[in-house]
This record gives sequence, C-alpha cells and structure tokens, in this order.
Amino acid sequence: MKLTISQIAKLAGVSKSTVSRALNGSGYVSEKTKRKILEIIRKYDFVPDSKAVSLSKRRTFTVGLILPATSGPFYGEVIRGVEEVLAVKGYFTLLAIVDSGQSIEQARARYVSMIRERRMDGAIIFDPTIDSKTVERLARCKAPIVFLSKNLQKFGIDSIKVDNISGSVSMVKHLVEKHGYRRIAFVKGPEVSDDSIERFEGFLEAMHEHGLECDESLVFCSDFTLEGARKIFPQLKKHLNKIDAVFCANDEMALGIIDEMKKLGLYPGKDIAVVGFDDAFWARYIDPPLTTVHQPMYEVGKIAAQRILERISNPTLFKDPITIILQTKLIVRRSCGCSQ
Amino acid sequence: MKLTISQIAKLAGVSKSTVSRALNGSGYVSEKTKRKILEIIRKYDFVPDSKAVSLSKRRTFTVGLILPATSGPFYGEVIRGVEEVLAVKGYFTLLAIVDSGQSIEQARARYVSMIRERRMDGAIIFDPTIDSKTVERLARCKAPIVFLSKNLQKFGIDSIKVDNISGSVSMVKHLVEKHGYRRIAFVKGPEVSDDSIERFEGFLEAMHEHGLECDESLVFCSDFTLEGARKIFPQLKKHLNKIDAVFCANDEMALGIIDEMKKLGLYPGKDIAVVGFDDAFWARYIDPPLTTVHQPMYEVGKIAAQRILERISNPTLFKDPITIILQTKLIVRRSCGCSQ
DNA sequence: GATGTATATGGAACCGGTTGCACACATTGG
DNA sequence: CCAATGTGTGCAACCGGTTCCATATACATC
Repeated sequence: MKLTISQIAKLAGVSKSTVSRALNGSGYVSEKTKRKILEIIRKYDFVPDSKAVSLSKRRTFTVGLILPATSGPFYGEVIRGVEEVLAVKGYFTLLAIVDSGQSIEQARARYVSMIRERRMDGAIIFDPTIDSKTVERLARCKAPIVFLSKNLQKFGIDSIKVDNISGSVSMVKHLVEKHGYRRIAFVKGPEVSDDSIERFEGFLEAMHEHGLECDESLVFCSDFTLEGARKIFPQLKKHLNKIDAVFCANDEMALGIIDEMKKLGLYPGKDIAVVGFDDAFWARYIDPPLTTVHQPMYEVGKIAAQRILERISNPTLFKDPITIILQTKLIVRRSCGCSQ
Repeated sequence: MKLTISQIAKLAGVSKSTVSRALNGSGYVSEKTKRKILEIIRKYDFVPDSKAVSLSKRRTFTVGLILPATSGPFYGEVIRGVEEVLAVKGYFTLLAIVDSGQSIEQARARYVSMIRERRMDGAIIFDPTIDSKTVERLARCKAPIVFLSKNLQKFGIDSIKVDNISGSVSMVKHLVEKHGYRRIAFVKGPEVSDDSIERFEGFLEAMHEHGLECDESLVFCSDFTLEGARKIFPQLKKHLNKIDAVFCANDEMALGIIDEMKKLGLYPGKDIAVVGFDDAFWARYIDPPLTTVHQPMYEVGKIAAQRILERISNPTLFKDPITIILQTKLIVRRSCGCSQ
C-alpha cells in the first residue's frame, strides 16, 4: 500500500490538512492530535513526497551543478565545497557532466533543460569553453546562476573566478627575479578558456614588466590535457636549447612536458625549469615536485553555493550581478630549480 | 506570467489534454493543431515542469549518487561512468556527499531521506564504512540500489565490487616471484572497509601460498589517507632493516610512505619496494612511478548505472540481488624495483 | 441509410501535497 | 450574558501536469 498523507489522515481519523500541519508544525494542531499523527507516521514509516511539496511550495530545494568531465582534480574540491554549504540548508545537488558521452552541444542542451524543466532553485556552472548561444539561454533563466571560471557578469550572471593574472605574474616574477631566467616558453590551454587566456595575459604582462620579450615561437597552444601537452612537445623540443623555463597554463600539461623531457634525459628543474598552474593534489609528489600556482577550488565551491543561497532568499539581488575573484598563491617546489 | 500548459492551451484555443498530447506525441492530435501548439510553445519558450510530470507518471527519472568526500581520485571516474549511462536515457543524477560538513551519522540520515523523500528511481551508493543501521534502512527502500565497494547482497542489495583478492595475490606474486622479496610489510586501511579487508586477505593468502610467514609486527593499520600513512611510519621505520617490501592497501598511503622514506634518504624501489593499490591518476607520474593494482572505476560507475536502469525497467529483478565483481590488473612500474 | 471504425478533442479525475477560508468550540473580559 | 478573541479542524482549491473516458465528426462498409 502506497502511503500518502491522505492514508495517514484516514488512519489517524483526521483530515489531510491536519496531518500536513502536524508534519510541518504550521498552524494550529492540538498536542494530543499531533502526537497521535506523528505516532502513526512513525509506525507506518511514512515519508512525504518532496515533489508534491515542491509543486505546492514552488521551490525545489535543488541546485544544479554542472561540471566538465575533464575538470579532473577539481571535481572533488568544488563538489565538496558546494555540497557542504547546501546540505546544511536542506538543499540537494543535481549533477550534470558536460561532455560525458554525447556531443558537447547535446550536453549543453541537456544541462540547460535540466535547469529549466527541473525548475532548479539555482545553478552553479563550470563550463570553461561555453558557447555564446548557451550563455544567452542561461541569461534567460529566471533561476540564479553562478558561473565559475569565466566572467559572465555582463550577461547578468554572477561569476566567481580565481585571480589568474596575478597568479601568473607572481610565477614569472619568481622565475625571473629568483632564478634569473629570461627565455621563458608558455604552453597555453584551449583558445576559448578564460583561465588560459588570463594566465597567458598575466605572463605577458609580467614579462613586459621585467623588460623581457616574449618570443612568439616560444608560445605553444595545447588543450589543458596531459596528452595534449605531449603532442606539442616536438615543437617545443626544437627550441629547448634557447629556453630557460617552460610555464604551462595548468599542472596536467606541465606533467606531460616533464615526462617528455625526462625521456630525453633532461631533468626538469635542473636542466630546464617547468612550472604549472592549479596545484593539483599530486603536484607536490611528482618528480620533481611541481612549482605551481594554487587555486582555492574548495572555496570557489563554497562561495558559489553561498551566493546562490543568498540570491534565493533575496531575489532582488537579481538586478546587479557580481564577480568575485579569489586569490591564488604561488607554491614554490623544485621543478623551477629551487632546492626546496 | 508563469507559463503552464493551461496557459498554452488557452493561447492555442485548445484544452490542456490536447497540449499534453502534442507535447508527448501520445494519442491523437491533428497535424494542424499540433503545429499550432508547438509553434506557440516555441514562441513563448514554454518548458513543462518536470516535477508535475513526475507526480503524474510516478517516475522521477532521477538516480541518487552517494559518494564519500574522500574518494579522491575515484570521484571523477565513477561519476563519469554513471552520468554517461544515465544521460542517454534521460535520467539525472542527484548527488550526496558523505561526511562533507556534518557528522557522518547526519550525512547518512541525509542521503537515506534523499532517496526516500525525493522518490529516487534508483540509487548508487559508495560508502565503504557504512553502518548496519543504515544498511537496514536502505534494505527497506523500494527503489533499486546498487552498492559499491561492499557486498550487501544478503540484504537484498545489488553490489558491484572489484576483485581485491586476486589483485593482492597478483601483486604478492610479482613481489615474490619476480623480485624474490620474502619479508613484506602490509599497511591496512580502515578496519571496517571491505576493500582494505579483502586486500589484506589476498595478501595473506598469497603469502601463505608462497610458503611465507606474515609477521604480525609488520602489519600496520592506517586509514587510506596520505597523512594517516605518515602517522604510522615511525612504527614501520623501526622494522625497516628487516623488510624487503611494503604493500600499501591504497596508492595514497603508498605515496605517504614513499615520501617519508625519501626523507630518510631511502629510495623506494631501490632500497625497499613500496607498492599500492588503486592506480590513481598520478600513480605513474610520482617518483618513483608506483607499482600498483588498477581498479576500473569508470566501468564500475557504468555498470552500476546500467544495472539500475535494468532494474527500473524490470522490477521483478528485485527478487534476486546480484554481485558483480570486476577484474583488477597489476600495473608494474618502478617502485617495486622493476627497471620499467 | 444504418453501422462500424479511425481520428480529434474536451472534461474531469488524479498524482500527493499546502493553504486560505469557514466554522465550531472554549475562554476571557466587560 | 454577549461579544471578542484564541484554538482546533475540515473543506476545497490549487500547484502543473497525465490520462481515462465520453463525445463528435469523417469516412468506409454492407
């Protein structure tokens, strides 16, 4: 027998409304009736159907979380941050993975309709290579959205980012001022990724600041993956003799470069510096330990969730979207040539 | 103006039922009417409310996915496998993280009620240290459940596991037969983890098979974390001179041991072998590259989702829960002493 | 022309809750 | 003693869809 609040009402000899009130502690219910109802609910192990509740209350208590399949080390951190904040307030997280399985267009269509059909109370989206059509569709959503890794403020969408520029700047500063490197190569990520763009921007800025030229032939374009880095290595290899250091736009690519260099008998950090960006979990344990820039992904998740909650409880915030930029931090290990 | 199918019906000059039919392609609707309705839907950008649909159809098209916050490297793999299968069939994933934030009891209560209140069509649970009360509550759920990392078949719950025992056996075999190691220490994970228990069991079995004794003083108990491994290292250190190899029940602990050994000036794989279990993403890139046992976590996620879908479409499968055991594979790298 | 069948549509009940309103009763104060 | 107020409860509408059933029309068949 399917249990509904009507069934419970019948068993308790009261009306649906009274059961509902007893359940929610709203309105008037006498102590005696309440005890009786709760007793029956306990006895029959009744659990109210949340979607019926949502239908009445016009709230789903669900936040969508969209992540790329390739966010590798960040998955856990971001999810943990988000969940930690939402759980406390009784919200759940509906997950969508971009580019798992189907084509990326399908995946984007899927997550947009997830947000809309499921009437999400809010959504946190991490989709570095998002296209403008999807942005437009998101901008039309009435649910509060927080976008990670890209500034979509001008489309009316809150954004949370890490300070890539100053991260890159401090890295270059370290490479130049501490080690005296002058010829620094750069390995970019995907063209459309703001993270990649900004990291490169910071790199250029800092090089300029130190009066160094950025040789175009020393800038390589890859895709943030280990295998992608291996692929561009042959090109990099040709210039190895005139390079002091390789600055990779993320750790995974740095790992690929390091691995390829070792195959050539070169020891990164000794023969040539190789540094990354991200501070992945494993960065300190590889050989050599990777000098990189730390991104507070757990905090990103937490702050994103907090912002969503804030906007849910105060819908007028809709009007002025904000952008929050979190600080990054240079982590010096050995792959830059430092002894510690 | 909030759009509902009634609004659309009014605009199209037809009844709700006709709109519903046009939307779902069910029943009879004339081509002309259908076009008109769909045109209006497109024009007003109407999206049906999935929870209302769920309420009628008695299906949520949602599967719960429960993961521990500490599943580190597996997060991504399992989630990807699950999502990939579910997405194709139009299902979404509702996520809960065990032990993020609140106490573990609270987190368990939370995910059980998530499954019940939200009327999940199914659930995939990865909670290695689950307690018997929670198991009992899960067993009472009417939704199909697939449990990962622990055999709960006797409670009527489908289980998917990896073959820890044969994984350990092949590792020991390698250490003994290939390298001639005889005195092998073992670092366990949490007492209650089946993975840890079985890996140890396989270890004992194989040692016995090779006519080797397992010295009790060479078995250490940790918790699957890097820091946990560091903590038991001082004990391990005392016996270092009479040990050929250290077999850690997972990669993270192996990494901790490796790191501590290096601090002592010992080079793992050269002075003493250190091996792990999991084949985490970073395992091949650390120094020395870690010899370990690969677990197919992506497949675990995929198969779990497939099984859920199967059970949803064929509820009679409820009767006989199954246990699927996926093969593991020895991955030989350098930390065992091999040159490659 | 009567009957049968396929097609097209609307009405109303239903899914499982919440909530505004009406009503009944008890208590209190003037 | 009556009005005002505070409690306790039920009815019915509503949230936004689906679906069964009844009705209506068109067309073919005998």
